[in-house]
Amino acid sequence: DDACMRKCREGFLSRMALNDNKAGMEGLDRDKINKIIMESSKGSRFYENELKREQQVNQRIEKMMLQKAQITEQQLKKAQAEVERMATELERSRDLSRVIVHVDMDAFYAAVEIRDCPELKDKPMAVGSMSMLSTSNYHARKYGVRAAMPGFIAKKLCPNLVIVPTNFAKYRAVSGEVREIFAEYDPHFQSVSLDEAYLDFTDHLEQRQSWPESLRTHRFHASSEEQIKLPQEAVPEEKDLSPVLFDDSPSSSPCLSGPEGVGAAGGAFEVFGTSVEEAVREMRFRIEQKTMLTASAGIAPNMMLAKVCSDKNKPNGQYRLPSTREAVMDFVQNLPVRKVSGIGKVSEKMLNALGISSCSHLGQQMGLLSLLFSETAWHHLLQVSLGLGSTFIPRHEERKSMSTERTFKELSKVEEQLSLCRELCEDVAEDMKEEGLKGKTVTLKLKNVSFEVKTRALTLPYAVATVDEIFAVAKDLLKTEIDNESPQPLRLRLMGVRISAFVSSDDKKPLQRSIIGFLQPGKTDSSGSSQGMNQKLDKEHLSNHSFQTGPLGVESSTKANKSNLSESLTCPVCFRQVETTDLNVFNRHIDQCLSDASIKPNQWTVFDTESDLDLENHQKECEEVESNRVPPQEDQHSLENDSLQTVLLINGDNKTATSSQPQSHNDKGPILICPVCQLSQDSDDLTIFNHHVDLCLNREVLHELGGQTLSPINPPSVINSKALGECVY
DNA sequence: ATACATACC
DNA sequence: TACTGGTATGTAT
Repeated sequence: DDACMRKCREGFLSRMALNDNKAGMEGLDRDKINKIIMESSKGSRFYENELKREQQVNQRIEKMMLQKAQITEQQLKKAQAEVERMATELERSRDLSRVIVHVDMDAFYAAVEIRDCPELKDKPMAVGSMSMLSTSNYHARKYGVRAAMPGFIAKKLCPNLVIVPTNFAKYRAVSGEVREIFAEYDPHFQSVSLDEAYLDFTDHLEQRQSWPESLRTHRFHASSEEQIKLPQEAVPEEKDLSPVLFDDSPSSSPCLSGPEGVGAAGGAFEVFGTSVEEAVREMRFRIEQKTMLTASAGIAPNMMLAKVCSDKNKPNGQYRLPSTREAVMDFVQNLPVRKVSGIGKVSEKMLNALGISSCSHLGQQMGLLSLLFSETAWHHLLQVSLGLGSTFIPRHEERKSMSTERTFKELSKVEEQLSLCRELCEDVAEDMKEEGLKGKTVTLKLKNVSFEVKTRALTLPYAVATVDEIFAVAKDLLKTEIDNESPQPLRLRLMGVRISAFVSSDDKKPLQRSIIGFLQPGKTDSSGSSQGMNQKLDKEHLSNHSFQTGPLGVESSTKANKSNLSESLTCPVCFRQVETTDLNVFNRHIDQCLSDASIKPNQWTVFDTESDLDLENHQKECEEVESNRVPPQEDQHSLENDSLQTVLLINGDNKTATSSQPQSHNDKGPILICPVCQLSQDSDDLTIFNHHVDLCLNREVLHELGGQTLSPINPPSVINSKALGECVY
């Protein structure tokens, strides 16, 4: 209610007002800060546009209130009943068995910069530019300086603020180190951004119960192996490794002087317990030892709650929400709706207008909400009100779009606009090439000097990827806009080009045959609808399980880092060197190999196949992807032939059963060969086979960890992270 | 399919 | 002087 009053006072300026929904921003002099923000903004084009958008939101709210006024008791009752039915249903499927952890690095970019420049330690600082800040340290937050605030306003709030330019390459590198640790607790962890991830600790905890202390003991000083390399190579001595980032940070108390706290090697160590909290504390400890940066974590039975929990004891803290219905419901009652991921400024305002500020209100008003909000929206709200969220962490899906945009000083000349447009297209085309993508939809984004944003899109009947193809479309879209406005010029402050509707991922899917499809030639094709149950065994599964973020990621990513000089990775499917350091490129290559292998295992043993388009595509795409890989020493065909054959092979029926032509198969049925250990398996039960493959993969990890190798084939090196390059707010 | 809005970091 | 950039998704037409 306090929040409500405040919001009311700020009235229609809520867009401009300080957003203190962040850790380290409690108990500030909001009025004073807001006054400064307003003074800095008022009258600007930006401000005027924000006012306009504020009005739009207000109108939306008015409309909603009108709708609300027309709702009858009857309708409400009915809606209420409907909601309750659904709630009961959801309640029945509540799953409290998983242990989900959300980890979030504290003031990540800022912390990295402070680490590498200790003079900044006690100063208010932020990372970004005079135009925009990415993040700020906690000193700066006391002044109201926060992410997504322009630097020049931040400077007014805090004249001593030091602004450090962003250095993404560095953050990416640090992020990679942190992710190596994540992978040891959950190889399938999902990164949200460079500084944030969701982990499922359930399996780790089960293992951990039987772990000896030695596996739960961690040294205070990073071993020389893991020693992080500072840019200035200044490796700090003995203690005080971590700079004091936060005056109020509850330090993770070392057992430096404990009886058994000092090992023979001279480094202090700490033994962690087997509980969740100990495991998470251990993970955070290791992150800090390795990177000299602190992280916070939330532990809860689902992703939605874990995310909220990680914020609770930030910085350098953790919070566990017990896995009981009661604890969850209690927790949710007092939770402000704005804390929930997915409920932003606008949704908050609309809910506030209905008298809803906490999740308890949400629960009370669900009947009403179901009548005022879209189905997806109220379903989400209902789940939130019940403290429900995803209990399984989905794999990061393939990208759906790729774009680039740039802000600049007013650009009004048609010539310049066109050449800028071309530049953007060049950038996008380059990125598209790197990932071997082609897309059918090109979108042009324009923002004029009044901050009004326009997007114009065109979908082609075919996919494009080159500069010329993209520019041909973007240019037309731009010209149309120019013509529409003439004789006035377009006065632009931003232009962007996006490409979407990719075919390399979208179009391939329907063509994809599940592994079952070729392991049991005839079956899939003849029945035509054996999909559902088989999905789990297809390429997705294989790549997800073993190569993408699989168990191999732990050690191999370290390896890849160390052998960084060579700048090449080995594809686990075709075993060729992929000359790239871009993990997206590499993953793409693997996906390509996997899908080709699973679609057409036979083609590689049959050279004279007529319409072998997929093989051609495969080679073409591989070449595009590996644009600068080492020249193959062998003939490509035979190389590919051999390697793929060893990975995926059906015994007995090499020529038949292509995807489009179901053919006879052996009476005995196929013999399955494990792609890891290369041994044929007796059982033709795919569940058993799959299990065997999993075991093999795990075995491989263990061997790797022990510095050994098993089969004649060297275990593939795979780095397990995608999606680099986000910002931190 | 297109345009715009919201949300996340 | 100066208010981002990249991606996904929801909503409306």
